[in-house]
Amino acid sequence: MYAKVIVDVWANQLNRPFDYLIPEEFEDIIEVGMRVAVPFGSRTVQGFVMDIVLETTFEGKISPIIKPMDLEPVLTPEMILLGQHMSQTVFAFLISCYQTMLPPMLKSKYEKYFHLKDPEAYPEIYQNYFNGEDTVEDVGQFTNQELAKLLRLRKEGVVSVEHKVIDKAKVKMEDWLIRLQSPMDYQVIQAATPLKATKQKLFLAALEALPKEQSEILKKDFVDQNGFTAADVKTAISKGWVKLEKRPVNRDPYAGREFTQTNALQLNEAQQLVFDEVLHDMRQDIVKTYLLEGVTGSGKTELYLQWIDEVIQKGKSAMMLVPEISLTPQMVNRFKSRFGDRVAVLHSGLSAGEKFDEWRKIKNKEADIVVGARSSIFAPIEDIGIIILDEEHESSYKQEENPRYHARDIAIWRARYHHCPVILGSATPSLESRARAQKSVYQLLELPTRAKDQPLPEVKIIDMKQEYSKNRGTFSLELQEAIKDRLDKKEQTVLLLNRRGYSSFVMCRDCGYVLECPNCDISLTLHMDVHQMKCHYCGFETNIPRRCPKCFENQIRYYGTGTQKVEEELQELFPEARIIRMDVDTTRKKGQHEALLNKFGSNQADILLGTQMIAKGLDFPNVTLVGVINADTSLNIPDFRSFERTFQLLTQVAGRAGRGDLAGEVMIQSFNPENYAIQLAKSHNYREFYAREMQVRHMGNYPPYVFTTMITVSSEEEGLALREAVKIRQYLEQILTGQTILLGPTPKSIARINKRYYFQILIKYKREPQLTRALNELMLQTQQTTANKVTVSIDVEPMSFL
DNA sequence: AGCACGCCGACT
DNA sequence: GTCGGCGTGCTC
Repeated sequence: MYAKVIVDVWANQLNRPFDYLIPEEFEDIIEVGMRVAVPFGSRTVQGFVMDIVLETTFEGKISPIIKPMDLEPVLTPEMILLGQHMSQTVFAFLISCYQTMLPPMLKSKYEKYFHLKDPEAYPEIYQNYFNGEDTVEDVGQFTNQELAKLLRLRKEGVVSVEHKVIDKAKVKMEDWLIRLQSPMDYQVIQAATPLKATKQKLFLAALEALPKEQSEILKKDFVDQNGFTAADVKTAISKGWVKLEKRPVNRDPYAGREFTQTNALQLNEAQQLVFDEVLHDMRQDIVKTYLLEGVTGSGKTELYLQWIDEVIQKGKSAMMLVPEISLTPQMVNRFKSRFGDRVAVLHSGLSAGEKFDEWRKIKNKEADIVVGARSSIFAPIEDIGIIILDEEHESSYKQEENPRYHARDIAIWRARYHHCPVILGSATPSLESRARAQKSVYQLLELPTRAKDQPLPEVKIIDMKQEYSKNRGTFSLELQEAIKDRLDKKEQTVLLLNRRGYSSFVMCRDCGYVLECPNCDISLTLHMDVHQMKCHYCGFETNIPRRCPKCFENQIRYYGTGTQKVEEELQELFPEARIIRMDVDTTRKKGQHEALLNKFGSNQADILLGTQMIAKGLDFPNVTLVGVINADTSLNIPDFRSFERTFQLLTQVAGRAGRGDLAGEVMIQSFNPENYAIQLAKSHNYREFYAREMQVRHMGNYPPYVFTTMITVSSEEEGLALREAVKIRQYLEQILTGQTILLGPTPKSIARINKRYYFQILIKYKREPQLTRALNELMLQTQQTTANKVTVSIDVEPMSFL
């Protein structure tokens, strides 16, 4: 028998199965979907079994599989199919698709080691280099000289270099103490133990004191509670009082947390209508993709919960995706308190071990509800009854690196496989999805009012052009007054500023010199807290210059505003205010995000100042004022989606106000107060925004009126990248139809990042049946001709043209 | 001669 | 992607 194996090597020529012999002893063990260790060239690598066949057409030498790496398949037949589909649609290697579907712990590490073939013939080398062993694993311990000697010996065939696959997947084990005697016995033994053996007597007493029905206890707990040491336990084991047992345990990120059971809330009329519509379809076995358009606070989450409940009642499983930044403890709480332990939560904040265990929990059917960010769309649940994407418009559903998949597409594929509905929910749907609903590709569901009939918050736009004549600070007088008012009333304020750091750039007022990153074509951002200039693209850091590096004058000034600077200004204006700043810099460490939100939620702070990570999902009833410090930052990004993003961001952040019994107020500061994205966010008018923006898209030939694909060519050599890009354009011109628009190659808006030059070609098309084939061909060719100097990457439906 | 370096093809 | 083989050219 032979196995068709996809090997763990990222190269175009290897993007197909290789045949391996299944050794007889593994014939009834190795299954489709398992990981195996296989020889590949002179190395050993991990691979995935795609198929098992009786015959092979390969005429060369067939190597046997070294060993299986799993006891059960890690990929289901569904996943194997999905990987093939994904690979073809997003132009990514099969291996990268499969690896993306699995927790990172299942990706093996590789190690090299030296092996001495005949130690007896070379006693001196055996002793000096191999420390009396057949192999040495830590190659790093040798000096260059020693290494050279070993490599010479390899040429002579005395020493060989071997490769090893190391499986990182480790099931965590816990030590349990098993009681071997009865309490009465322990009493007897204790009496017979010499007086001076105090620790032993205490140990026996503790054993005796265990409740009668408890025959085992976690070693850690027993030791902690009684103040024993590892030596005490050892003695007890050697005396035969207890025995030690290792047991597998799930690393539970939410261990020890109490979730009070909650029940379904009463739905209002609009919710009920929407709820019933989907339910009705489910009962009729009609499967659709729904677009749930519901204003902020309209109770979408409650609907999700009730649909999920409906589905699991029928013995099926459910999946709900949320954007990474809105996977707040609040959201987790709602799910865990409604459904308890059957919920598995997956997000980037988990450790590798926790991710692996949540994944296993799903695989072992201990959990049948999955809540998670983008990649949890690949969770190994079977018999899915519903898939929900909350905040459907969020760009974080698209992976920005290979494989560049969109979770929405994967959701729809999986839903078709499982014959179940998909719910796309948002207060501000993406134009793509909304247009599809218009064309009845998706079924539109609407929730036009807030759940408890609270009014949507009053939104005021503050014209910063007018403000500038009386006040040049970051905060308009009106916003200052409003903040003051909330501080007096002990109500809370949320402030949004879409730029982290202190200042956006540093310039010499004398000669105009702007401090830029040496690796990228972008100015450095000042970070006052660490007193460094940082590049937000490659991570470069340098000291803050005192004098201009060019003209040496003492005229260095800071321009633009980031969250750090605003925090300082705010504190100056309101010395008594307790401020929390939330951006990537303050939430980088594990748990910080949650800690800050908890602090704000429990009223230990008056003002929450942050970047767009605070715009979503937060539900704090005491927040009555939301301020947007500068609505123009996202508006002025030269991308066709900048108005859409601005409208979404403003609507989302406005939705944070007035969620409790108190009315909310929103203030948007802008230098473009008449802009329709801002005006329509003010009036909460998604419908009108959709109509206006669609016109603009139509005029400019932008999505959703056209499909787009972006090709990016990069190299350390600028000329090489450009030449290759031009060749690609010429190639595409020959193949694609006349209606298709080809733009570029043009340098990317940040032409150089991390010492590499980037050029892009944009393809806009309505119908282009040859495109997939042409792009697959392109990937093959570019890889062969230019080896590794030029990188070509294809992004289907990019989130931005920048 | 000895080896560092770059290029190329193969990998079941 | 990574390794080994091979050719070129440089150094001790």
